[in-house]
Amino acid sequence: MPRTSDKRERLVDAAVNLFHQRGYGQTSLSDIAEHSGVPLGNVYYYFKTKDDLANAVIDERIHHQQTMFQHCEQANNPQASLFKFLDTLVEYSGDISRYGCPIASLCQELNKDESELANKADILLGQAIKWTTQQFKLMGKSEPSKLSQHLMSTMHGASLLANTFSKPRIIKEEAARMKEWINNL
Amino acid sequence: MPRTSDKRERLVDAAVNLFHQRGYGQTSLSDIAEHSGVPLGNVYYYFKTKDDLANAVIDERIHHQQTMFQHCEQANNPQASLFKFLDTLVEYSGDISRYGCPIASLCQELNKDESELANKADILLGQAIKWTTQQFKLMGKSEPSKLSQHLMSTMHGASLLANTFSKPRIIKEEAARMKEWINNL
DNA sequence: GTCTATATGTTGATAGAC
DNA sequence: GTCTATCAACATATAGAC
Repeated sequence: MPRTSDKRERLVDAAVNLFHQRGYGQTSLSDIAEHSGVPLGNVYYYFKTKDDLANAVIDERIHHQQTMFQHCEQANNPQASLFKFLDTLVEYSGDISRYGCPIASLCQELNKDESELANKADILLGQAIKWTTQQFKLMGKSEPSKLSQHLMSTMHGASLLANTFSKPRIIKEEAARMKEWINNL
Repeated sequence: MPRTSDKRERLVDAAVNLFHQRGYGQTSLSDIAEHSGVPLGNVYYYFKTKDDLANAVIDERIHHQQTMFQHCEQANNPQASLFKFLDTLVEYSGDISRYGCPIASLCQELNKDESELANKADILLGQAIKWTTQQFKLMGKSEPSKLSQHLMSTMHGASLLANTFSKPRIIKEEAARMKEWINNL
């Protein structure tokens, strides 16, 4: 009996991907069990409910996003950090146009329920708003939260359009537009 | 036996609302039957499958949106028409912040399936892109489709943020920003 | 800790009386 | 055209042997 098993990790990994590709409601626990190579009955040893697993999925996304922002902060200045963030979105534009933005998917779907899971998903988007606000603030701009709101609105809408029409190009173009907008602030 | 029954209409009405509030996947046919006062077994006389009903729902949304755009066109000029469109979004900002944009909800959720229903939902968003593009074109702007893309991106992203944080204000603010952007084109 | 078998409920969809 | 009764499949979740 191994003291540590990688089953929990494999379950979360599979759930992260399947929730993104099919949505939370349309992904069954047997789907997740199958994709992670864990028998269905054993899932409940690691997660008492499906919501519990979703919670772990969101935690993983929060951690992943935090790492991404830390990577962006390696740039020379806050404006370059914002540009690096936009470059990252463009980098993922293929996945986003195929399956939609994983964060938006969770926020949109879970906010239809009245579950506590919705609030948890909202933290994800809140984290991104907070980070971009901070970059505008460091740039010395006034009303940084309004600027962040506009940036995130535009890029999230671009993700929706890119997904709907299967055109990653839309994310590229709107990211370029946002860079120019930031330059002219 | 009435030659015409309003049951079909009541079913579509209930489905339009429930799909918006709970999503397509999380709305059961018995929910719809209950809310429209039609026995479950009778639903299948009007719609052979759930997808059939969804098709009728999207048709209804297409028609509703077309009427809305025709209303916007009563303005004096294409720029005023665009402003009227933005005013309409602000008017619905309460509903949108509660349940999300009904069009985005459908596009996002149905594009997770590989169903033909996804293409049908995409027509909805395409209709809006097409109309706004036409307004920019009538204004004599170059690259009108790019302008439409940016306008729709921003407002759809604003809807997501407004829904996530339950802040209709976000739709108001981004609509105002877009008006100013259009003024300075 | 792991897995098989199964309980329990809900879904989309059908059969058939009226 | 309308409605009751019900099926078959699938969902989440549990029991209990190993």
